[in-house]
Amino acid sequence: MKNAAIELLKALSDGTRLDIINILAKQDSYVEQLAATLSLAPATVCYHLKKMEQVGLVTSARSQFYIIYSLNQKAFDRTLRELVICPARVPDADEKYRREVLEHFFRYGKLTTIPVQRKKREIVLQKLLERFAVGIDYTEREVSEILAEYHEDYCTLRREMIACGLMTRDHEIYRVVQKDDKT
Amino acid sequence: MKNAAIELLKALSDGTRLDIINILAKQDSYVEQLAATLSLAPATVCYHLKKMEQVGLVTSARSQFYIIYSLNQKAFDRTLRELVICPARVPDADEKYRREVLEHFFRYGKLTTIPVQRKKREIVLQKLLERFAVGIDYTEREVSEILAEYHEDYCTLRREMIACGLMTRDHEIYRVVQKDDKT
DNA sequence: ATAGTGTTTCGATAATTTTCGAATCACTTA
DNA sequence: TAAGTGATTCGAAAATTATCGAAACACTAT
Repeated sequence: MKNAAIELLKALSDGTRLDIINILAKQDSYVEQLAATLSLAPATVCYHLKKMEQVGLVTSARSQFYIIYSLNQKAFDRTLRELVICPARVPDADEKYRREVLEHFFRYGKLTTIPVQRKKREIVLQKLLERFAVGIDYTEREVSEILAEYHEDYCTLRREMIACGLMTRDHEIYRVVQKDDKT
Repeated sequence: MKNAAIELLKALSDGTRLDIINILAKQDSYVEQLAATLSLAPATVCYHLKKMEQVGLVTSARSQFYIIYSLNQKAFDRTLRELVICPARVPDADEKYRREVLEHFFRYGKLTTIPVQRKKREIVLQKLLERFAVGIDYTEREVSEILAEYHEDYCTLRREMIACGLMTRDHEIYRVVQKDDKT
Protein backbone atom coordinates (compact mmCIF):
# COMPACT_ATOMS: atom_id res chain seq x y z
CA MET A 1 0.00 0.00 0.00
CA LYS A 2 1.16 3.50 -0.79
CA ASN A 3 0.44 6.58 1.27
CA ALA A 4 -2.98 6.80 2.88
CA ALA A 5 -3.08 10.58 2.45
CA ILE A 6 -2.54 10.31 -1.30
CA GLU A 7 -5.28 7.74 -1.66
CA LEU A 8 -7.65 9.99 0.27
CA LEU A 9 -6.78 13.05 -1.81
CA LYS A 10 -7.12 11.07 -5.03
CA ALA A 11 -10.53 9.92 -3.89
CA LEU A 12 -11.50 13.57 -3.47
CA SER A 13 -10.01 14.96 -6.65
CA ASP A 14 -12.57 13.91 -9.20
CA GLY A 15 -15.60 15.86 -10.33
CA THR A 16 -17.97 12.92 -10.31
CA ARG A 17 -17.01 11.94 -6.80
CA LEU A 18 -17.41 15.52 -5.58
CA ASP A 19 -20.90 15.50 -7.08
CA ILE A 20 -21.67 12.30 -5.19
CA ILE A 21 -20.31 13.75 -1.96
CA ASN A 22 -22.45 16.85 -2.30
CA ILE A 23 -25.57 14.79 -2.94
CA LEU A 24 -24.82 12.63 0.10
CA ALA A 25 -24.19 15.78 2.14
CA LYS A 26 -27.83 16.69 1.66
CA GLN A 27 -29.28 13.19 1.94
CA ASP A 28 -28.17 9.61 2.14
CA SER A 29 -28.74 7.71 -1.07
CA TYR A 30 -28.02 4.48 -2.96
CA VAL A 31 -26.31 3.41 -6.16
CA GLU A 32 -29.23 3.39 -8.57
CA GLN A 33 -30.61 6.68 -7.32
CA LEU A 34 -27.22 8.37 -7.61
CA ALA A 35 -26.71 6.90 -11.07
CA ALA A 36 -30.06 8.28 -12.20
CA THR A 37 -29.40 11.72 -10.73
CA LEU A 38 -25.98 11.97 -12.33
CA SER A 39 -26.89 10.24 -15.61
CA LEU A 40 -24.19 7.63 -15.16
CA ALA A 41 -24.11 3.84 -15.29
CA PRO A 42 -24.61 2.13 -11.91
CA ALA A 43 -21.26 0.42 -12.43
CA THR A 44 -19.55 3.80 -12.62
CA VAL A 45 -21.21 5.11 -9.48
CA CYS A 46 -20.32 1.91 -7.69
CA TYR A 47 -16.70 2.28 -8.76
CA HIS A 48 -16.58 5.77 -7.24
CA LEU A 49 -18.38 4.82 -4.04
CA LYS A 50 -16.05 1.89 -3.43
CA LYS A 51 -13.08 4.13 -3.97
CA MET A 52 -14.37 6.58 -1.39
CA GLU A 53 -15.37 3.85 1.02
CA GLN A 54 -11.84 2.41 0.94
CA VAL A 55 -10.43 5.65 2.30
CA GLY A 56 -13.21 6.18 4.83
CA LEU A 57 -15.05 9.06 3.17
CA VAL A 58 -18.35 7.19 3.01
CA THR A 59 -19.94 4.22 4.75
CA SER A 60 -22.52 1.75 3.49
CA ALA A 61 -25.32 -0.22 5.09
CA ARG A 62 -27.88 -2.49 3.51
CA SER A 63 -31.55 -1.72 3.85
CA GLN A 64 -33.72 -4.29 2.11
CA PHE A 65 -32.93 -4.26 -1.59
CA TYR A 66 -30.73 -1.21 -1.34
CA ILE A 67 -27.33 -0.37 0.01
CA ILE A 68 -27.50 3.07 1.54
CA TYR A 69 -24.37 5.19 1.36
CA SER A 70 -23.68 7.90 3.95
CA LEU A 71 -20.99 10.51 4.30
CA ASN A 72 -18.50 9.91 7.10
CA GLN A 73 -18.68 13.43 8.52
CA LYS A 74 -15.59 13.05 10.70
CA ALA A 75 -13.39 12.46 7.66
CA PHE A 76 -14.03 15.98 6.36
CA ASP A 77 -12.75 17.93 9.35
CA ARG A 78 -9.05 17.53 8.58
CA THR A 79 -6.95 20.34 7.20
CA LEU A 80 -4.76 19.95 4.14
CA ARG A 81 -1.73 20.64 6.32
CA GLU A 82 -2.18 17.71 8.69
CA LEU A 83 -2.99 15.53 5.71
CA VAL A 84 -0.11 16.51 3.47
CA ILE A 85 2.81 17.78 5.50
CA CYS A 86 4.52 15.02 7.45
CA PRO A 87 6.04 16.03 10.81
CA ALA A 88 9.16 13.92 10.14
CA ARG A 89 10.86 14.30 13.50
CA VAL A 90 9.41 12.82 16.67
CA PRO A 91 8.07 15.38 19.11
CA ASP A 92 10.60 15.05 21.92
CA ALA A 93 11.02 17.54 24.78
CA ASP A 94 13.09 19.99 22.74
CA GLU A 95 10.63 19.81 19.88
CA LYS A 96 7.73 20.48 22.26
CA TYR A 97 9.45 23.58 23.62
CA ARG A 98 10.25 24.69 20.09
CA ARG A 99 6.64 24.43 19.04
CA GLU A 100 5.47 26.39 22.06
CA VAL A 101 7.89 29.18 21.30
CA LEU A 102 6.84 29.32 17.64
CA GLU A 103 3.17 29.32 18.56
CA HIS A 104 3.77 32.19 20.97
CA PHE A 105 5.67 34.46 18.59
CA PHE A 106 3.85 33.71 15.33
CA ARG A 107 0.31 34.99 14.83
CA TYR A 108 -1.44 34.67 11.48
CA GLY A 109 1.88 33.90 9.81
CA LYS A 110 3.54 37.02 11.13
CA LEU A 111 5.96 37.67 13.98
CA THR A 112 4.31 39.50 16.89
CA THR A 113 7.63 40.56 18.45
CA ILE A 114 11.24 39.58 18.02
CA PRO A 115 12.22 37.39 21.02
CA VAL A 116 14.70 39.01 23.39
CA GLN A 117 15.94 35.76 24.91
CA ARG A 118 18.69 34.31 22.77
CA LYS A 119 17.36 30.73 22.88
CA LYS A 120 13.92 31.76 21.74
CA ARG A 121 15.30 34.16 19.17
CA GLU A 122 17.33 31.39 17.59
CA ILE A 123 14.28 29.16 17.33
CA VAL A 124 12.36 31.89 15.55
CA LEU A 125 15.27 32.75 13.25
CA GLN A 126 15.77 29.08 12.43
CA LYS A 127 12.12 28.97 11.38
CA LEU A 128 12.53 32.03 9.16
CA LEU A 129 15.62 30.45 7.64
CA GLU A 130 13.31 27.92 5.97
CA ARG A 131 12.37 30.69 3.57
CA PHE A 132 15.90 30.75 2.17
CA ALA A 133 17.16 28.05 -0.14
CA VAL A 134 20.52 26.53 0.65
CA GLY A 135 23.38 27.17 -1.77
CA ILE A 136 21.73 30.30 -3.17
CA ASP A 137 23.15 33.84 -3.13
CA TYR A 138 20.69 36.43 -1.85
CA THR A 139 21.18 40.16 -2.15
CA GLU A 140 20.57 42.27 0.93
CA ARG A 141 17.42 43.58 -0.71
CA GLU A 142 16.08 40.07 -1.29
CA VAL A 143 16.78 39.04 2.27
CA SER A 144 15.03 42.17 3.53
CA GLU A 145 11.99 41.59 1.36
CA ILE A 146 11.47 38.07 2.62
CA LEU A 147 12.04 39.00 6.28
CA ALA A 148 9.73 42.02 5.95
CA GLU A 149 6.89 39.57 5.38
CA TYR A 150 7.23 38.59 9.01
CA HIS A 151 8.14 41.77 10.93
CA GLU A 152 8.52 45.46 10.16
CA ASP A 153 11.95 45.52 11.79
CA TYR A 154 13.49 43.33 9.12
CA CYS A 155 16.84 45.03 9.67
CA THR A 156 17.16 43.52 13.13
CA LEU A 157 16.10 40.12 11.81
CA ARG A 158 18.67 40.33 9.02
CA ARG A 159 21.44 41.37 11.37
CA GLU A 160 20.57 38.63 13.85
CA MET A 161 20.66 36.00 11.11
CA ILE A 162 24.33 36.80 10.73
CA ALA A 163 24.95 37.23 14.46
CA CYS A 164 23.50 33.80 15.24
CA GLY A 165 25.56 32.19 12.49
CA LEU A 166 22.56 31.11 10.46
CA MET A 167 23.58 33.12 7.40
CA THR A 168 26.87 34.47 6.14
CA ARG A 169 27.41 37.84 4.51
CA ASP A 170 30.12 38.39 1.95
CA HIS A 171 30.18 41.63 -0.03
CA GLU A 172 26.40 42.22 0.26
CA ILE A 173 25.76 38.56 -0.66
CA TYR A 174 23.87 36.51 1.94
CA ARG A 175 23.92 32.72 2.10
CA VAL A 176 22.36 30.09 4.32
CA VAL A 177 24.92 28.36 6.52
CA GLN A 178 24.63 24.61 6.20
CA LYS A 179 24.78 23.21 9.70
CA ASP A 180 25.11 19.57 8.65
CA ASP A 181 28.36 20.06 6.77
CA LYS A 182 30.36 16.89 7.35
CA THR A 183 33.74 18.61 7.04
CA MET B 1 -12.30 26.64 -16.23
CA LYS B 2 -13.63 23.79 -14.13
CA ASN B 3 -13.92 23.77 -10.38
CA ALA B 4 -11.10 25.40 -8.44
CA ALA B 5 -11.42 22.93 -5.57
CA ILE B 6 -10.94 19.97 -7.91
CA GLU B 7 -7.86 21.51 -9.46
CA LEU B 8 -6.40 22.13 -6.02
CA LEU B 9 -7.11 18.59 -4.85
CA LYS B 10 -5.68 17.14 -8.04
CA ALA B 11 -2.57 19.20 -7.50
CA LEU B 12 -2.26 17.60 -4.07
CA SER B 13 -3.04 14.03 -4.98
CA ASP B 14 0.22 12.92 -6.49
CA GLY B 15 3.15 11.33 -4.71
CA THR B 16 5.81 13.35 -6.45
CA ARG B 17 4.10 16.63 -5.68
CA LEU B 18 3.67 15.64 -2.04
CA ASP B 19 7.39 14.93 -1.93
CA ILE B 20 8.08 18.38 -3.32
CA ILE B 21 5.72 19.99 -0.81
CA ASN B 22 7.44 18.26 2.08
CA ILE B 23 10.85 19.35 0.90
CA LEU B 24 9.65 22.93 0.55
CA ALA B 25 8.05 22.72 4.00
CA LYS B 26 11.54 22.32 5.44
CA GLN B 27 13.33 24.73 3.15
CA ASP B 28 12.70 26.79 0.04
CA SER B 29 14.36 25.32 -3.03
CA TYR B 30 14.64 25.53 -6.81
CA VAL B 31 14.02 23.29 -9.79
CA GLU B 32 17.45 21.76 -10.30
CA GLN B 33 17.96 21.12 -6.60
CA LEU B 34 14.56 19.44 -6.29
CA ALA B 35 15.20 17.40 -9.43
CA ALA B 36 18.51 16.17 -8.03
CA THR B 37 16.99 15.31 -4.64
CA LEU B 38 14.10 13.39 -6.19
CA SER B 39 16.09 11.84 -9.06
CA LEU B 40 13.78 13.32 -11.66
CA ALA B 41 14.29 15.37 -14.81
CA PRO B 42 14.11 19.14 -14.28
CA ALA B 43 11.29 19.23 -16.85
CA THR B 44 9.24 16.91 -14.67
CA VAL B 45 9.79 18.93 -11.51
CA CYS B 46 8.92 22.09 -13.41
CA TYR B 47 5.70 20.48 -14.62
CA HIS B 48 4.69 19.71 -11.04
CA LEU B 49 5.68 23.10 -9.66
CA LYS B 50 3.71 24.93 -12.33
CA LYS B 51 0.70 22.80 -11.58
CA MET B 52 0.91 23.67 -7.89
CA GLU B 53 1.59 27.33 -8.59
CA GLN B 54 -1.54 27.59 -10.72
CA VAL B 55 -3.71 26.64 -7.76
CA GLY B 56 -1.81 28.78 -5.27
CA LEU B 57 0.00 26.06 -3.33
CA VAL B 58 3.47 27.46 -4.06
CA THR B 59 4.92 30.79 -5.13
CA SER B 60 8.06 31.55 -7.12
CA ALA B 61 10.59 34.37 -7.13
CA ARG B 62 13.76 34.74 -9.11
CA SER B 63 17.07 35.08 -7.36
CA GLN B 64 19.97 35.46 -9.75
CA PHE B 65 20.21 32.32 -11.87
CA TYR B 66 17.61 30.49 -9.86
CA ILE B 67 13.88 30.61 -9.38
CA ILE B 68 13.15 29.91 -5.75
CA TYR B 69 9.91 28.12 -4.96
CA SER B 70 8.18 28.59 -1.59
CA LEU B 71 5.16 27.00 0.01
CA ASN B 72 2.13 29.27 0.31
CA GLN B 73 1.43 28.43 3.96
CA LYS B 74 -2.04 29.98 3.96
CA ALA B 75 -3.25 27.53 1.33
CA PHE B 76 -2.78 24.59 3.69
CA ASP B 77 -5.03 25.72 6.51
CA ARG B 78 -8.31 24.79 4.86
CA THR B 79 -10.37 21.78 5.87
CA LEU B 80 -11.60 19.24 3.38
CA ARG B 81 -15.15 20.19 4.26
CA GLU B 82 -14.92 23.85 3.26
CA LEU B 83 -13.06 22.78 0.14
CA VAL B 84 -15.35 20.02 -1.00
CA ILE B 85 -18.86 20.53 0.32
CA CYS B 86 -20.58 23.46 -1.36
CA PRO B 87 -23.04 25.43 0.78
CA ALA B 88 -25.51 25.60 -2.13
CA ARG B 89 -28.04 27.95 -0.59
CA VAL B 90 -27.29 31.56 0.20
CA PRO B 91 -27.05 32.32 3.90
CA ASP B 92 -30.20 34.36 4.41
CA ALA B 93 -31.72 35.23 7.79
CA ASP B 94 -33.51 31.88 8.20
CA GLU B 95 -30.39 29.99 7.24
CA LYS B 96 -28.37 31.94 9.78
CA TYR B 97 -30.82 31.06 12.57
CA ARG B 98 -30.82 27.45 11.43
CA ARG B 99 -27.06 27.24 11.63
CA GLU B 100 -27.01 28.75 15.11
CA VAL B 101 -29.55 26.21 16.34
CA LEU B 102 -27.58 23.32 14.83
CA GLU B 103 -24.33 24.58 16.30
CA HIS B 104 -25.95 24.84 19.70
CA PHE B 105 -27.47 21.35 19.83
CA PHE B 106 -24.78 19.37 18.01
CA ARG B 107 -21.44 18.76 19.72
CA TYR B 108 -18.83 16.45 18.19
CA GLY B 109 -21.43 15.06 15.83
CA LYS B 110 -23.84 14.14 18.61
CA LEU B 111 -26.99 15.76 19.97
CA THR B 112 -26.45 17.33 23.41
CA THR B 113 -30.17 17.53 24.19
CA ILE B 114 -33.38 17.25 22.19
CA PRO B 115 -34.77 20.77 21.73
CA VAL B 116 -38.00 21.45 23.59
CA GLN B 117 -39.10 24.33 21.41
CA ARG B 118 -40.97 23.02 18.39
CA LYS B 119 -39.21 25.33 15.90
CA LYS B 120 -35.76 24.30 17.05
CA ARG B 121 -36.75 20.66 17.32
CA GLU B 122 -37.88 20.64 13.70
CA ILE B 123 -34.57 22.12 12.56
CA VAL B 124 -32.67 19.40 14.38
CA LEU B 125 -34.93 16.63 13.13
CA GLN B 126 -34.68 17.95 9.58
CA LYS B 127 -30.91 17.67 9.91
CA LEU B 128 -31.15 14.09 11.16
CA LEU B 129 -33.46 13.32 8.26
CA GLU B 130 -30.44 13.69 5.95
CA ARG B 131 -29.31 10.31 7.21
CA PHE B 132 -32.34 8.64 5.61
CA ALA B 133 -32.54 8.12 1.87
CA VAL B 134 -35.77 9.10 0.15
CA GLY B 135 -37.89 6.38 -1.35
CA ILE B 136 -36.41 3.72 0.92
CA ASP B 137 -38.27 1.55 3.42
CA TYR B 138 -36.64 1.49 6.84
CA THR B 139 -37.55 -0.93 9.60
CA GLU B 140 -38.10 0.48 13.07
CA ARG B 141 -34.86 -1.14 14.14
CA GLU B 142 -32.91 0.52 11.34
CA VAL B 143 -34.38 3.92 12.16
CA SER B 144 -33.51 3.44 15.82
CA GLU B 145 -29.94 2.43 15.04
CA ILE B 146 -29.27 5.51 12.97
CA LEU B 147 -30.91 7.88 15.45
CA ALA B 148 -29.07 6.24 18.35
CA GLU B 149 -25.85 7.55 16.82
CA TYR B 150 -27.00 11.02 17.81
CA HIS B 151 -28.84 10.66 21.14
CA GLU B 152 -29.53 7.90 23.64
CA ASP B 153 -33.23 8.71 23.61
CA TYR B 154 -33.68 7.55 20.04
CA CYS B 155 -37.27 6.56 20.82
CA THR B 156 -38.27 10.19 21.29
CA LEU B 157 -36.42 11.19 18.12
CA ARG B 158 -38.15 8.43 16.17
CA ARG B 159 -41.57 9.38 17.51
CA GLU B 160 -40.99 13.07 16.77
CA MET B 161 -39.97 12.29 13.20
CA ILE B 162 -43.52 11.01 12.68
CA ALA B 163 -45.15 13.72 14.78
CA CYS B 164 -43.47 16.48 12.78
CA GLY B 165 -44.51 14.89 9.52
CA LEU B 166 -40.92 14.24 8.39
CA MET B 167 -41.38 10.48 8.16
CA THR B 168 -44.36 8.21 7.73
CA ARG B 169 -44.93 4.91 9.48
CA ASP B 170 -46.92 2.13 7.90
CA HIS B 171 -46.92 -1.33 9.49
CA GLU B 172 -43.47 -0.88 11.12
CA ILE B 173 -42.09 0.53 7.84
CA TYR B 174 -40.70 4.07 8.02
CA ARG B 175 -40.22 6.33 5.01
CA VAL B 176 -38.96 9.85 4.45
CA VAL B 177 -41.74 12.26 3.49
CA GLN B 178 -40.79 14.15 0.34
CA LYS B 179 -41.61 17.77 0.97
CA ASP B 180 -41.11 18.94 -2.62
CA ASP B 181 -43.84 16.73 -4.07
CA LYS B 182 -45.47 18.76 -6.83
CA THR B 183 -48.91 17.20 -6.40
C1' DA C 1 26.32 41.72 -27.62
C1' DT C 2 27.61 37.03 -26.40
C1' DA C 3 28.25 32.99 -23.89
C1' DG C 4 26.54 30.59 -20.10
C1' DT C 5 23.35 29.83 -16.51
C1' DG C 6 18.81 27.52 -15.01
C1' DT C 7 13.79 27.34 -16.43
C1' DT C 8 10.02 26.35 -19.31
C1' DT C 9 7.56 24.57 -23.35
C1' DC C 10 6.84 21.03 -26.81
C1' DG C 11 6.05 16.43 -28.55
C1' DA C 12 5.84 11.83 -27.84
C1' DT C 13 5.32 7.84 -24.91
C1' DA C 14 4.19 5.33 -20.77
C1' DA C 15 1.24 4.86 -16.98
C1' DT C 16 -2.94 5.63 -14.73
C1' DT C 17 -7.78 6.54 -14.30
C1' DT C 18 -12.62 6.81 -15.78
C1' DT C 19 -16.41 4.81 -18.00
C1' DC C 20 -19.70 1.24 -19.12
C1' DG C 21 -21.83 -3.20 -20.93
C1' DA C 22 -22.05 -7.83 -19.64
C1' DA C 23 -21.66 -11.25 -16.33
C1' DT C 24 -21.69 -12.40 -11.60
C1' DC C 25 -22.86 -11.80 -6.82
C1' DA C 26 -25.69 -10.95 -2.55
C1' DC C 27 -29.79 -10.53 -0.77
C1' DT C 28 -35.01 -10.38 -0.48
C1' DT C 29 -39.45 -11.92 -1.25
C1' DA C 30 -42.95 -15.05 -2.68
C1' DT D 1 -36.22 -23.15 -3.32
C1' DA D 2 -36.73 -20.08 -7.19
C1' DA D 3 -37.35 -15.72 -9.24
C1' DG D 4 -36.36 -10.99 -8.92
C1' DT D 5 -34.08 -7.10 -7.13
C1' DG D 6 -30.00 -3.92 -6.86
C1' DA D 7 -24.80 -4.05 -6.16
C1' DT D 8 -20.44 -5.46 -7.65
C1' DT D 9 -16.73 -7.30 -10.48
C1' DC D 10 -14.58 -7.99 -14.93
C1' DG D 11 -12.70 -6.70 -19.34
C1' DA D 12 -11.97 -3.46 -22.65
C1' DA D 13 -12.06 1.17 -24.61
C1' DA D 14 -11.60 6.10 -23.93
C1' DA D 15 -9.72 9.89 -21.51
C1' DT D 16 -6.41 11.90 -18.62
C1' DT D 17 -1.94 12.45 -16.47
C1' DA D 18 3.18 11.81 -15.60
C1' DT D 19 7.60 11.57 -17.49
C1' DC D 20 11.50 13.10 -20.11
C1' DG D 21 14.68 14.50 -24.08
C1' DA D 22 15.21 18.20 -27.05
C1' DA D 23 14.46 22.77 -28.18
C1' DA D 24 13.20 27.38 -26.94
C1' DC D 25 13.24 30.84 -23.38
C1' DA D 26 14.68 34.27 -19.70
C1' DC D 27 18.05 36.05 -17.36
C1' DT D 28 23.07 36.92 -15.71
C1' DA D 29 27.62 38.03 -16.27
C1' DT D 30 31.66 38.76 -18.94
